[in-house]
Formats: sequence, C-alpha cells, structure tokens
Amino acid sequence: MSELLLDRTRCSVAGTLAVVGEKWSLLVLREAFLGVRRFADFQRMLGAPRAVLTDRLGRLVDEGILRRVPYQDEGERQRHEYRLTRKGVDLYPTLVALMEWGDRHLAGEQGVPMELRHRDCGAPVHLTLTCEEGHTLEGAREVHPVSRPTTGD
Amino acid sequence: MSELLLDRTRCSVAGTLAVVGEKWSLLVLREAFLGVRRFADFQRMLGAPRAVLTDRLGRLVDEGILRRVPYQDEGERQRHEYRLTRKGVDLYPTLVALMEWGDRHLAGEQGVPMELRHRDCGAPVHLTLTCEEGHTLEGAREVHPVSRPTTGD
DNA sequence: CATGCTGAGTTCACTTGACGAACCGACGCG
DNA sequence: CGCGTCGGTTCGTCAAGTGAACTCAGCATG
Repeated sequence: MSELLLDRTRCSVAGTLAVVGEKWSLLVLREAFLGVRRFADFQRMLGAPRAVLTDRLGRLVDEGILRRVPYQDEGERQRHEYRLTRKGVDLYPTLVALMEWGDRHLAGEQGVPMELRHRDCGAPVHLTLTCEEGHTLEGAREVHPVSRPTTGD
Repeated sequence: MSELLLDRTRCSVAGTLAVVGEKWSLLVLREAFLGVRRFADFQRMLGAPRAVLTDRLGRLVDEGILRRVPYQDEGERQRHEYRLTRKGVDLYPTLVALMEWGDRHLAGEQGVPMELRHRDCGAPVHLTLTCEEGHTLEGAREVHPVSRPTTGD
C-alpha cells in the first residue's frame, strides 16, 4: 500500500508522454523508423493535417528526437529532411511495445500487418523483460517497483 | 524504398494508440500497475479532471483493458474498483518502454524516480530486443521490418 | 519575363477535447 | 434529519485538432 503514497510527479512515463504523447507524434516516429524523411512523405503516409504535422515535426526537432538535415535534389531547390537522432532511435522499444500489443490484441483475421525480423538470422524479434542477472521475466507480476525519491542526499 | 509504399492503415501502432493513446489513458494504466484501483485514488494521484477520468476508465473497461469489480468496505456501501485484465497487463512493456526512455533522456540530476527489480533476484529489470534464435539485438538498426499484407488469401 | 508547379508552411473557421468548478444522488452515520 | 463521502454528470471556457484555402521560394517551361 505504501506505493500509493509515492510522489509520481517526476514519473518518467509522464515525462516521456509529455514529449511524445501528443496526437500523431508516435506515428510520425513510426514513419521515421520505416525510412520516411520528408515532409510530404510524412503527410502522405499519415494523412495528418499539415499544420499539426508542422508542429509535431518542429517539436520533435526541438526535443532532439529528430534533426533537420538539408538536402538538394537535382533541379530542385534546397530543402531539409527529418532524421532520427540517437535520442529518437532510443524510442524504438516504445514503438515495438505498442506494435506487439496491437498485434496480439487487435489483429483481425488477416493476421499481423508487419513482422520484425533479426537482420542477421531472420528470426522474428520480440521485446522481452530481462533482469541484469540474465533471467527472463514472464510479466509484470515478477517485477517489483522500487521508488528512489531524491537519492544521493 | 519499397517500404514507403506499404499500406499502413492497419498498423498495430496506430491501432494501439487509438485505444490507449488519448490523454491520461496510459497514466491511468501506470497507476493501475502500481496498485491503484479506486476512482478517488486515480483522481488523487493523477490530478486529472473527473470528467476525463470517468471517460478514460469507462473506455478502458469497454476495451477490456480494465474490468469493474464490485467491493464493499465495512460500513460503506458497495462500490466498484478497476482492475487490470490480462489484456491490460499485456500493456506493461509499453509502460516500461516509456519509462526507460524517460529515465535515460529526461532524468535530471536527481536520478531516476523509480527502478524496477526482479522479484526473485532483486536485479534491475530492462526491456531487451531479442529474436527467437536467442540473440540479443542492440537496437533498431538490427531489425528488418517485413510487411505481411493480407496473408492467407 | 510571366506563368505555373511543387514542397513546406501558415491562416482561418469549425469541431472536438480538456479543464475546473459546481452540482447530483446514493448511502452510511451521528 | 442533516452531513460527508464516493463516483459521477453538467456546464462554461479554453486549448487542440481538422481540412480547406492561401502564401512563398525557387526551379522549370514557353
């Protein structure tokens, strides 16, 4: 029960959602992981309103999740494209987690829309909970949350 | 480049976000994983407007992620509490993924607010990408997405 | 040189959603 | 009976998302 009394204002879940929890943000990132880089392509793939897309891309750049990189096609003026930074690439497990849940609980009779394979061996890839001792955990019941309020003082 | 032309309307990321992507939904679930079950406790921990909380809880129940369970304290009338279903528990990796990203990229000088430990051995728990051959992947670069459009017909 | 096209935005009117405070109704209690 | 609590609902306001129209730079075309 003591867990219920913890301060959760600094919770990292809330923090992350404050950064990427707005509508379209995670879908923009999904596209980025699938190789989309240009404004028009994001727009075409997502169908999001342009104003929202402008805002989300700008915000993700501000947060250091995407970076704007200039490029110039032949016979075209210079434009810029959006690429994942390290910080952005680190969001990959979040997208995989969302995808796996949808695959398990929302996929219709057509099966899952997309599979992730290990580039080296071709085997399907999954997210697993593991501890630093090397054990594989089956689920949330085997995890014990420990609060660390203001450690170090 | 062919990836760019895939149909992504059935994408599981989008599907999952349609279910739990609204504001507060994932924070409600965070609280549920930390043991919160009652309306008033959700409200107190989150500070969300009551109308929104009513809506989100109802929606999560409709989606089969939470279920309403009647209970009765001594000297109290019967009420009901909200508990995670199997489908809800399966969202745990999503929350862990969000938390780990926040821990890595948003934690200030106070360190991370909460740690997850293996209940059995006490070691810190992390999400890892693994393939069915048992390899541990370092990140998104080692994953190859394979579309499976309308398999089976 | 005027015209048009394209990518990337911006502006605008409209609808939807979030917010916070007030109100409601069932129930147990003194 | 009046009071307090829990779990909601209602309401006015304000922020956010939506889609269509407009803008603007620069290359290309006639």
